[in-house]
Amino acid sequence: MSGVTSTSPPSVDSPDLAALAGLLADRTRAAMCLALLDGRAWTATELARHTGVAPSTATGHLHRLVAGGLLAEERQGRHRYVRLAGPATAEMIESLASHAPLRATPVRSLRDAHRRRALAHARSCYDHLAGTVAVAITDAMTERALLAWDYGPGLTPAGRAWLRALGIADDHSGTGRAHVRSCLDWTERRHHLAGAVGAALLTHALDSGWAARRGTTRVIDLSDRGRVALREHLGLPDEVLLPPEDGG
Amino acid sequence: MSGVTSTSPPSVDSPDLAALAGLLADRTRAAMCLALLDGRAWTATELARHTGVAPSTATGHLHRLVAGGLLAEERQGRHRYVRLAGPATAEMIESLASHAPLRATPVRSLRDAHRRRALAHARSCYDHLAGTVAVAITDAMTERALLAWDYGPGLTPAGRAWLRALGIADDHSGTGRAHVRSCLDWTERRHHLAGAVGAALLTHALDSGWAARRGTTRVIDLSDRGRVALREHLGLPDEVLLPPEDGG
DNA sequence: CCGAAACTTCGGTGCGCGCCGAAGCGAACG
DNA sequence: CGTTCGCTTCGGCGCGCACCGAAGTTTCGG
Repeated sequence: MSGVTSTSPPSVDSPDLAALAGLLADRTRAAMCLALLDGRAWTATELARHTGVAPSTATGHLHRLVAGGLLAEERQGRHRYVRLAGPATAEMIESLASHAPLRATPVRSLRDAHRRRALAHARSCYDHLAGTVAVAITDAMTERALLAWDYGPGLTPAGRAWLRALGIADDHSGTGRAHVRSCLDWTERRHHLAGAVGAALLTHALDSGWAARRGTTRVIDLSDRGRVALREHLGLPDEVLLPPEDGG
Repeated sequence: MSGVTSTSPPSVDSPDLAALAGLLADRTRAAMCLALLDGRAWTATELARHTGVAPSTATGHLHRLVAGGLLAEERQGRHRYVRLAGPATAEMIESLASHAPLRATPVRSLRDAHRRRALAHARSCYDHLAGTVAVAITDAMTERALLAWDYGPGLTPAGRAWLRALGIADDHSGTGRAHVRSCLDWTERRHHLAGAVGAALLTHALDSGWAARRGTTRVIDLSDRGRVALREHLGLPDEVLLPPEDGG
């Protein structure tokens, strides 16, 4: 008796997989999390409108997601801003989404079509870059032996030097997350660079004026300077670098 | 080549996150998947008994899991064997489980306590080793510079040579999965070696008589030869190598 | 050839929960 | 200082689904 019960309780902690999956098992909550994958903070009303439910319904969902640790909230006046809890959460949702079946969703309007085309070209994927441009960057880095995939994705010594030359410090050892990770692109169905290095690359691109966020969306627009840099550094062709044509 | 075709029908495929999460959002189905993480094939009746539901209920769950692509089934006579669809599925479930909250589950019996202690010591985690021993192996390989974590987990050249010396071929380039992956241990809350290399290591241990499965469970028992090998090759101490004492 | 075992199908029951609208509350704005 | 806006709480409705037991089908064993 006393051998087991006295000091530590005889209960064993096992992962409550169903509880976590249950948070994402609802269409509305899943759409909220996918929207938040852009890495920005949304208000409750924005998410309600985006998912097409009443504000009261959105409130309930957000409460559950915050209580479950998937979302972090920040109150500012009468606004409730909500964002993903952190990179680990984003990577988990990405991983799940990349294994999920595809579902056809109708394009609602011409404006919608434009937005989707811009998103397919270049967008933020939580803290790194995704889309055609991101896949091209990843491919080019692999071709130039900056990235190696022989034993999982990893930077080569040349890759580390390349990043340093760009002014991107490779000191991410304190964050505890994988430095180089691959993220499956929904639009391209190809892998692109993620993890701490992917995040540092996007930060550098935004800071140095290579690219900019389009308003409050997750669309990333390349600047002329960014096109020059990507052409020089990685040899990306113009058909990748130029923005998508409307005429299509 | 031609990038995204712009003349295709105006519907866009987006990942149906909710559908996939819904498969794991039920306690019974989640318990089935966690049980199947041992990498073996279970019969429907075994899973029903393990999860404490009627056989008819288990049938329904297994149908949904197979239809959703998470499980693969194999019919043999009057038995329906079911197993995880593949390493990618196992890794997705592991990833999800490692982010899930912990839930206290009561220890039902003394036999249960023994089983849990053995599981915490060494067990199969789909196709690789988990538990105290697995974490110790991973730590020792890191200390001896066989594994490097500077830019995500990866084998060093010394690590590749070490594996070859053991007779483990490092030619896994055709499988398309990450060779070195880290898997968060539920019992240890520490990372251990997974991926193709982790799988090859467990296979080698079983083939060369270092360890053996205990009956039809996922418990792994080290042999004397295995203890000697791990002590010599990696310097693991006896308190890690020896089986857990009952009188703990 | 008969019984047992593994699995399946089929109704029926009950709980969980996603949804909404109405009403309340605090913050911001004129 | 009153109105508007963003968010919340509450009550109620209805669908979905997890569960079971009973009965049917196939397979294996004696």
